[in-house]
Amino acid sequence: MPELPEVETVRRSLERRLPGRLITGLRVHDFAGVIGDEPVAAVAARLQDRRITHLRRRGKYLLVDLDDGSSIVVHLRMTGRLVLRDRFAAPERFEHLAIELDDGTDIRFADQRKFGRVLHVQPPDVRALSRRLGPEPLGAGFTAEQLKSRLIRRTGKLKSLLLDQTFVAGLGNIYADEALFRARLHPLRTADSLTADDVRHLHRAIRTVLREGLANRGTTFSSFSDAAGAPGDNQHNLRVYGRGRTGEPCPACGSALCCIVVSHRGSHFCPRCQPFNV
DNA sequence: CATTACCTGCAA
DNA sequence: TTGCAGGTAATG
Repeated sequence: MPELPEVETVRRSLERRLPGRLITGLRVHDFAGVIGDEPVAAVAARLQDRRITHLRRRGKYLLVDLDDGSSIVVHLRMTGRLVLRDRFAAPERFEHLAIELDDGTDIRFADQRKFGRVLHVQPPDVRALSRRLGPEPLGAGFTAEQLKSRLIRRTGKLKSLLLDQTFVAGLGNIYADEALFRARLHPLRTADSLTADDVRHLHRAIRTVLREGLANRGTTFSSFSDAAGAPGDNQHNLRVYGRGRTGEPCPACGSALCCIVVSHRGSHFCPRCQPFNV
């Protein structure tokens, strides 16, 4: 499930090859909805002969900036993949879209579950998207103080808050569980129950799990890969995610890990290291 | 604030 | 054959 470290890993693998390339064509396969509600021809006409200038990321969104100020916004959602392939290479499994470039390569978008989107948008849309999202957790502005001031206005469960992209942008189910474990906080603890130390620990934990995920080039369980098709290694670095259902031992204390449902998401944690009662 | 629809491969 | 996996928008 692509979260911040996975999207950033894709961005970095695209950044070496895409800036300066010219878009020469667009192919949409079985699932036209990948580009939204517009007719394919309209999007293709707008993209024709546009030059790629920059690659950015905001939360879990990947932004491909073009020379007319517009951007291609990509969200991988659950099973989306973005890879660079030779024009004549066979389609990816579940491929829906190919953006053809002037050097003979394609940007291929594939998505088993058709949740992901590749939209061509204008600058006001990008600004609106960015405003809607919470702070970048790896950005310089994301301090323990800022986290504290944002938490103080909330009452919800920590797990739900961490998944809320308007609260902080980029965490998904895997890194949220990992951050709560590192901070030794129970997923059902409420925002207003945290001490100053809890907030500092949570702040540090969020940044640590994201940095480690990035250093390991993302977490691959089934579909995630970078733009070259290479899987990540961070699945070997996870402490609790995916281990609660089978009651595997906590890597810190040896207790059986738990899995409960919070916000319709499986939440894996250690009942001893992350007690509900403080 | 919480819950559901959207999807489909795969494990049970 | 059933139900689970989960990011986001829409709905209550």
